[in-house]
Amino acid sequence: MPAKRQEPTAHVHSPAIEDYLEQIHNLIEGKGYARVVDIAKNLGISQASVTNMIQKLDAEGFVVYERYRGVVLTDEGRKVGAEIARRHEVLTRLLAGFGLDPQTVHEDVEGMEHHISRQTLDVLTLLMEELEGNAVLMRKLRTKLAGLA
Amino acid sequence: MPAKRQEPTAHVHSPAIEDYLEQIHNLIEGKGYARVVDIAKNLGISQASVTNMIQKLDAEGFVVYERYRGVVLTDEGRKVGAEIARRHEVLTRLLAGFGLDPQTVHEDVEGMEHHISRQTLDVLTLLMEELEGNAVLMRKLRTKLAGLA
DNA sequence: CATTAATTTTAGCCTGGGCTAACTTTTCAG
DNA sequence: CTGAAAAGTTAGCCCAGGCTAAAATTAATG
Repeated sequence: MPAKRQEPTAHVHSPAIEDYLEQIHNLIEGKGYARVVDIAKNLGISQASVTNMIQKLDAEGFVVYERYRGVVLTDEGRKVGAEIARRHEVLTRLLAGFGLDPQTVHEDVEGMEHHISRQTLDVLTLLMEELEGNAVLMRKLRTKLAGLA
Repeated sequence: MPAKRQEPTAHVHSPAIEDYLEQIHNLIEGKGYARVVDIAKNLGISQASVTNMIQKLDAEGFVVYERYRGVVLTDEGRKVGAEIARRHEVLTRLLAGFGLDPQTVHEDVEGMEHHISRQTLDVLTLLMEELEGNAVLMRKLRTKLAGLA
């Protein structure tokens, strides 16, 4: 076995699962509970689809589900949801710092946040922090960016 | 109609389609032609799946396909393929510059390359160029990165 | 508290994009 | 030029994750 390149818990989830957990996490964070309606609204899909997925999330131990009652995150589910939310925030701050159109930032972040390893997240966090604390560099880059009209 | 936020040709394709076109593009670039076997090998999927998708790509005008003969890119197909290859290169150079494990870089890039708008690509290109030309900054960041062990 | 509205769930369906097995066509070595 | 190997194709299947319509449950209002 010549080196398997795999961390202890490499846990990779489908983008869909991550989207649900992120959203549930955000809802609970924000209003204390997560209803099917709201999850559906935020993800832009039907309520029926949400119910389906929630049942799968329960079966896979990310969530505790009880018919007609709300949904609660398990420790594992909370971990994943928070993780994605974190990636979301880093990406958003990094891109928004350049003054990109918010809609575009949002779309790109939505797409990219599912594909970022710990290592890459560290790099992007570093870049974000550097830029947020280095106005000179930021100005220089934004000027160049404006030149690419 | 209060502003639809949409470029003339916003053309968004499925990740699968983009993967195929990128791969076909690379193969043609590299060896002058793209065979089903090679596409399958590079994407890590079966030849049958490739044949299927190639027929769809033909139907959608990305490729010209003739049974048992190879496959050729249309102008549109070439445009998309080259575009993805470009995003691939920028992301790879940006991340590799930080000395990340090549396998990780590859995986992250594979995932992210389908979700990057023109604007975001410009930003990342800018960052890549800045870092490649600013050894002092690069060293500083890599040092910090190493500190996150 | 009864009825209407809102929410949730179930049932059944559909599409994208994989797969294997079996068959056909092309290529190539002898 | 022939027959085996390689490449390509077809047929039929599967699964994730959407959807709608209709049924069930819970909430809210007159």
